[in-house]
Amino acid sequence: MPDRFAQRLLGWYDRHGRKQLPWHHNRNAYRVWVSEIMLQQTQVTTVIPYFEAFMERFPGVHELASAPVDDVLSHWSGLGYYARARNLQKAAQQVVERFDGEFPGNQDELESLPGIGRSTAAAILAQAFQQRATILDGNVKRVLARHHAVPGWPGQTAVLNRLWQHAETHTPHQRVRDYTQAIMDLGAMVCTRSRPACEDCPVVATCEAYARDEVRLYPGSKPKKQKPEKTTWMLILEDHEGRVLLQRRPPSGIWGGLWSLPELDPAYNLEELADACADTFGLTCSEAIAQAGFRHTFSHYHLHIQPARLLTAGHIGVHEAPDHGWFHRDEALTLGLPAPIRTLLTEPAQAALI
DNA sequence: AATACGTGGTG
DNA sequence: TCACCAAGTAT
Repeated sequence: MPDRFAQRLLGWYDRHGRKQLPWHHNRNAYRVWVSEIMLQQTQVTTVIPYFEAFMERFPGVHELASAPVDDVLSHWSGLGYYARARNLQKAAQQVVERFDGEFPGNQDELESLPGIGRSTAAAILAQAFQQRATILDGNVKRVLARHHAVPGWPGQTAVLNRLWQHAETHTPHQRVRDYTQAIMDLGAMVCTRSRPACEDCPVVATCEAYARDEVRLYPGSKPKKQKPEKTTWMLILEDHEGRVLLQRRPPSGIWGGLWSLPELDPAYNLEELADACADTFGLTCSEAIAQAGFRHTFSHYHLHIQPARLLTAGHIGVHEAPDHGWFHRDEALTLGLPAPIRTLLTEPAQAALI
């Protein structure tokens, strides 16, 4: 018995599917790959302007492989999950070195590239190579968890495995590229997280959750945990020319590889900051002035960012360290900066009482 | 297996 | 205001 699921879905896709997204034009493995990486945990409307600018600057894998890493990160600035950008360039370099500049057309070799996992490799195979391959992204997880009434949170391995099983069963041998786009579109446009439009669904007739009137129960929700609260001083160190000291962050961890304002331990009080700067950076600083702080929420914790402004002579330590630099504001904004730091450098300073 | 990794939209 | 979550991967 043939799987009608795919056929019904394809019929719906022909009428209602999205076919005009930027990465649908001039489709090749490179453009598909970049779009898939950008779209990881990131919404389509957010990605579109980034994708356009990225393609303008890095039209092909060779341009990306040979670019300065700062250039790549600056084009990622504001997108988040910056390991994606670092891995993107590493993968580009590997494609040039290991595969002579051509993306491999098989699952294992694609997955051997940094940043490409099971689902992304399958998406590239289906979209760029028109090979039968099975994806499982957030949209597909939601559609299948409902369609087969799979209980539990998809973050659990057992639940994930069941969803992969269903996904592979439905994947057709014909029109895989369209099918892959179709099931994502269904999740994005019809089988949405809240208020799904079941009356418009092409596969509602076989939807187990709908039959039980339990669509809202799927997929199971993530167990909620308390997010820890952290605090940090963010230093706005400015020399007499109005240049600001920035520091490159370590390659791993939060905002890895990006430029940021220097941080200091929150245990220092405001009066101690100038001396602490002298000890830490070898800078002579005048009195620290606190600016209005704010709370930034990450996936796993809240960070109270407390900015302080200090005037300095503009030297640092015995010599210029490679991971430090003085930048004019305009210059700084062309670097790869985390979104909250960009805000701090852009918005007019506000004094604050501590 | 569970957690870290960003940001902006949504209710 | 705030938890939840979106075209997941790496460790």
